Amino acid sequence: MSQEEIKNESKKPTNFIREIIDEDLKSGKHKTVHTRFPPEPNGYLHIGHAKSICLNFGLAIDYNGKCNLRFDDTNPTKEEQEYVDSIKEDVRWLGFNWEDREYYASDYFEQLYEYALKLIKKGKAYIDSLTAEQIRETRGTPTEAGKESPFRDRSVEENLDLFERMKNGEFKEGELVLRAKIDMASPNLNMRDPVMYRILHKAHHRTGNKWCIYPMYDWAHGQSDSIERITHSLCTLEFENHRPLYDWFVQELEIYPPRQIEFARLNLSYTIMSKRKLLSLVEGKYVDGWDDPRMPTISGLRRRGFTPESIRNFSERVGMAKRENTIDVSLLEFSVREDLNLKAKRVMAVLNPLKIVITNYPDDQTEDLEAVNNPEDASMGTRLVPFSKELFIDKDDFKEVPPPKFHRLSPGKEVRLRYAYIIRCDEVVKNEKSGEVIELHCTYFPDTKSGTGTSSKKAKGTIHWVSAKHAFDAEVRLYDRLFSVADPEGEEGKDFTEFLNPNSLEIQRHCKLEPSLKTAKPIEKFQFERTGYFCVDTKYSKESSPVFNRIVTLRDSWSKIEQASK
RNA sequence: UGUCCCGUGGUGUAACUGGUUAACACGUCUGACUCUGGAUCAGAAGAGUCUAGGUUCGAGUCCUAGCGGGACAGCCA
Repeated sequence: MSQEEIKNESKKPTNFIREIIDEDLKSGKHKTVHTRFPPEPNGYLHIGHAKSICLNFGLAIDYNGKCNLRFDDTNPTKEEQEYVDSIKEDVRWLGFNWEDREYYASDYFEQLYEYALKLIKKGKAYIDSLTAEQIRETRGTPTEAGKESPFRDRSVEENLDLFERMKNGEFKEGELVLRAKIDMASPNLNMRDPVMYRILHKAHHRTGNKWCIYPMYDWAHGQSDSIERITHSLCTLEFENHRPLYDWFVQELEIYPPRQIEFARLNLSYTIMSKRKLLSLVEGKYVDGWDDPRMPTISGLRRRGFTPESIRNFSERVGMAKRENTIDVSLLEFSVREDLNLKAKRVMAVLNPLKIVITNYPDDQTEDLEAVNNPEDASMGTRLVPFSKELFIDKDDFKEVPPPKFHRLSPGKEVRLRYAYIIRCDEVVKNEKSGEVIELHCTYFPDTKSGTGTSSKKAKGTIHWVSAKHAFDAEVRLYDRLFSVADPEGEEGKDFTEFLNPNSLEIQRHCKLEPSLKTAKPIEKFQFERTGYFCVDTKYSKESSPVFNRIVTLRDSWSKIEQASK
């Protein structure tokens, strides 16, 4: 999909960020919009990042501006190339194009060093010999001022000398640090002489061993924005208190001033968004890796079967504001259903097979019945589905003792087989010992064949089926919410893993699928009629042996009726 | 108990920048239609905008005070 198509795919509601941009454009402060998506390559991206990606790239597209992809790689102890690669894949998959603007904060290490020299010369930065612990102790608390470091008034010459030797590797980690000289009594903790550089004798994934001093986030981010001439630097709420520092650096350096604007991060019910906790799910083997289909990671959603369009629409729908929020997962689910309803080919698949025999159907006969591929889109055509004497239907579609309003099969009752005939259940065959229903004997009404109009017979319900001898067995994985409570992090004193949903994955190994599915390829998506949307798994599928992931169920008003009657 | 930010139906976001009976989406509930209990269509319920004062002809929007929630004391981002 092109960027132009993304621009037109949905009406974008206004929000406070767009209003700021509109004003800036109107007042002439800016002629174009230039944003950036600045992930740290220390983990996989999740749906919360998708909100930010859609915001930044979406704004650039809508305003005919540009959006850079910038890796905030200032901490070599946590960052790896593997993450850079996965992030690029995810952004690209979401449909966005950064063209040749792939940048790294590490590209600016030299420039940042020059900037630091400038501040030292202005007397606005100094080398501190305090230990990390001493710095913490003298920082004060939110309610009490901090104390100035005894090294705060080193001469410019000494600072310059120390800083150069620091860069040259003459000191051990933690021995020295470069600090901005601002105000140890500031009510904003970020302004109490924040650290700009620390010593880290670590190889960096891009600059190797060239540097052993690395800039802190606050010292790198705004300057990187400025270098790239970012007009609007969008970040989440927790950086609000950093904005004065962001502005201070830009002002002292007398460089191009981008404007930082903060918005509320995305929270989703029934899941967690913290990178650290997501990592612990992976490491604790609670899930099958970062791309487990239950994970809120972009790679997980992709493997589950979500489409980029659905995630973009979702991101648009959650809105943009500054107040904390928790989006209901049902909105995400709605977004995929909406998209897949239009695109997914309909097929028949029986998850819990129950055999039925059509006693009055010829033994060796097979009929190829025409089935519609998508009632929403005639251009998707039709296909032929084989019908024969022995079929499978879903166990849920038969009840020996039907509850009220049950429109499916039960003894003596009639039901339509989708695209085929109306049948009546005559006999229930049970396992003598267990009493379990193992087979149904039915008769069919030959003149009720779909599409012929030769009978006025009506059936209350329509159920799906597959022909026993034509169907093939496949594994289907049914996913449910990862957590059984809406807010797994909300319980004081309890670990979020206590709320993991024990039924978040149900593997059904002997599902019966219609033959056309045999050749389904990874990532292909289908609607199993009356059941839900499914996607061929990329990890467990084999040639001619696809494994399916349930993306989401269909809306199911029967289950509501059923629940209500309990 | 310092600074900053935020309080609008169950959830989320809007409200022409001070102007009618607070809108939209998801969710919920009816009903219609249907060879998917899907989709679609029609409709309903649900907030008087955290509280109390004030300014004003008029306040969700402005002011004051309170209450509630969040962020900040990494040489993480």
